[in-house]
Amino acid sequence: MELSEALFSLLHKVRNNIIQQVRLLDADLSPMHLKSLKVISKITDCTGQKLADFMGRDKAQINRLIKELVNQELVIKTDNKNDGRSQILSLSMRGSELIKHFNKIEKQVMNTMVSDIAPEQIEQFIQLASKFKNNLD
Amino acid sequence: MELSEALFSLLHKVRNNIIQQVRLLDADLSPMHLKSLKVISKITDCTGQKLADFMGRDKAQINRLIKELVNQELVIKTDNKNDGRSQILSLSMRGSELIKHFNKIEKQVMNTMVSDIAPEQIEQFIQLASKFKNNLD
DNA sequence: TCAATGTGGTTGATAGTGTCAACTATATTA
DNA sequence: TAATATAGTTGACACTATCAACCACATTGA
Repeated sequence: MELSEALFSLLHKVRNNIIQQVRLLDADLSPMHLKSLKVISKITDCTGQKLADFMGRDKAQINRLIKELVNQELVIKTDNKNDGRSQILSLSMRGSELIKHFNKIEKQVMNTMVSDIAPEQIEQFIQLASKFKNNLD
Repeated sequence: MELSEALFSLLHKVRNNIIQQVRLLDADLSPMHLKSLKVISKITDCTGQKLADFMGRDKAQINRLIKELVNQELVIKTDNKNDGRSQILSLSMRGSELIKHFNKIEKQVMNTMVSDIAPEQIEQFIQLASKFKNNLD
């Protein structure tokens, strides 16, 4: 099998698995919304721009995701006292709960995926993926 | 780094790299169009349904891709003498030329990605990815 | 200090991707 | 031959992604 095919087909399957599982959450949120929540929960003093940079995506797209999340009261915006142009994003209680569920789901899918693989091999896989990525900068 | 993150971020980068390179072809075709062409070129007696199955995607979506490709005279439909419901898809001369270019581009990006990695490691990566995928069935 | 330039965020427009449901026509099989 | 299954087509819709224009505030340097 070719490398590109191995990568693309794996990702397609991982994505679909996670989407299936997430659907059971019944949270009316797209994968990107959940990804955003996750990143917001990880980055300290997260702003829209930081989020867009971190996810490597357009700020317009990110901005709309954020708006939705704020609408659904999963994310709270507070004024950034260091920069009048931006606001700090943080998770509401509900957002926190939700992302905990999502993390669990993601972890489960990953665990299923690697269920019979030795930890050293997994680690090696991650290292390689990381090298691959760096080579494409 | 987490496995899921390693995977997602790598794919995102690979995708963008290929898209960038493809843009230079100036072929007014999306990544999915090119993927379809590629698969059509590989499957013998390819039909719409086969294509949809192989790509793991909805037949409605595939159908529209095919229509576009036929419009652009990259793909030719011929009646399937074994089944009056379906048509056989094949590449036109132009389609063949185009997919050659695309394959070259994809290979180049992959080569850049693995430029300093030992072949055995690459092979191992492919094997692992394949195992991962099977675990998710 | 203030003019030029840069950055964060917002919005509109548009293209590409993915899914569901309904429908037609042909095949299969009970 | 009637019931059922499959290939393809179409409409509708939601999600993902990008570009360009724009406003407000920040930063910089003359």
